[in-house]
Amino acid sequence: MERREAIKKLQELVGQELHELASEYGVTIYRNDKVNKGWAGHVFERHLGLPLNSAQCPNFGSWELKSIPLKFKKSGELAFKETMAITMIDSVNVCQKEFEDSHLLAKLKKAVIVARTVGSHVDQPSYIHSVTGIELSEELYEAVKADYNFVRNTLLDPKKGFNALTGKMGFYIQPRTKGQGHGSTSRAFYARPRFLACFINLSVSPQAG
DNA sequence: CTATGATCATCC
DNA sequence: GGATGATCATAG
Repeated sequence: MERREAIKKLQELVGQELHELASEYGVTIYRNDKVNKGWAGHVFERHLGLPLNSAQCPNFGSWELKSIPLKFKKSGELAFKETMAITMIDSVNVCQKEFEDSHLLAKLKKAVIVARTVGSHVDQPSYIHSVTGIELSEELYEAVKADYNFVRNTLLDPKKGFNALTGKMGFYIQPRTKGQGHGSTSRAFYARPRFLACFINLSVSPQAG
């Protein structure tokens, strides 16, 4: 399936309620009393008829699927609720590869982002807001590259290294813990709301109309 | 257990 | 409200 084809398919979902889609595709939202935090993404993958897997390489060949939650501020405006996980940070890999060969850039260039509105709780209905692809402008490219190199330099620094990475780093892209249980041993690249705002127009809301 | 999916809980 | 670290489901 081509990226453009996938975007088209996903855009058919705009305005639909995610919980309904989840039950339709048999995606787990609740397991006992716990929430499956990746359910939203699974729903979209199911919609495209894709299998769930955890490979770091793009599942769909030429592109990557991502989803991001949006929330309504008191003013009624829409805002990003969370940062978006991009890809795992492999210390060795990052140290060896320049930005242009990195997983980070590869993922960003192939990403297809599904924005969806959420309430104050998981039980609140969630509607698909929009579907969009990432297009890095020169400015953005340089900015992201700077963040990547910042992480890279930290890893290369004998006095710092992998454990020195924290979510405080990075302007557009931040390194952050991501793993099971306390004391996560792994880190991943996350896109800050600031970065996402460059691609997603929050002033356009299907609901507010 | 680790990697990927993305959100929850908590601190400021 | 925004940012940072922790957490849960699924697949191998």
